[in-house]
Amino acid sequence: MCTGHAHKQPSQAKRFPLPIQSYMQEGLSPNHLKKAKLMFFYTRYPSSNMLKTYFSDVKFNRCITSQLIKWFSNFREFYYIQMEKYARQAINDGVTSTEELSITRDCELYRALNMHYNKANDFEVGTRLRFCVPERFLEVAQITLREFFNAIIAGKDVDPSWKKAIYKVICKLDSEVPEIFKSPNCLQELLHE
DNA sequence: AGCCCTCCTG
DNA sequence: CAGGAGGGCT
Repeated sequence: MCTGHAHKQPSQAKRFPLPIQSYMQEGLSPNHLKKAKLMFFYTRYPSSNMLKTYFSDVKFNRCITSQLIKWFSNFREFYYIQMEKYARQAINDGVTSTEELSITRDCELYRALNMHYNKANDFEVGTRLRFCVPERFLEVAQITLREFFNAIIAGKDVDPSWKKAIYKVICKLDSEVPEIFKSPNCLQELLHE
């Protein structure tokens, strides 16, 4: 029913000279996924409403909407898992203060995250890239990491729902997604020069 | 009821 | 990532 790539063609479309809707995608494409991942650098908890304004070339329905929402849910899962893993690793390595925990563009954690969400850049080797992970993302990531670190240090992870408190903090740290992301061609505009 | 979230699976 | 279960909120 809501399978990922059900791109149905209206079959007898040749009789009509391309209605406006022809420009709309029936489903979500691989490029939409790449775009969504880049958007994650700005927003971890986008509302379905705002997603609709940023994917104007998508014909929304209940399935498409929940699929997009689900993507971000999956993004968050990966994000939080990395954070927890890194926090525990730091503790095992003897780190005792959050002051020692910072996210830089060359640290292991950042590389893992960038590899995951910024995959769109990978095959664009020789070209100049305009997109750069926003500084604010590094700040939010650092806050998240320290949040996990402190919670674990305090032994709060014995509570089955200990992460809820962290999620509550992080969901307030979303920033504005740049206007360019509203363009259906933003991927090309962002990756090339 | 309907939407969204997390958690767990494959 | 997609599916589905279970829970919260409106």
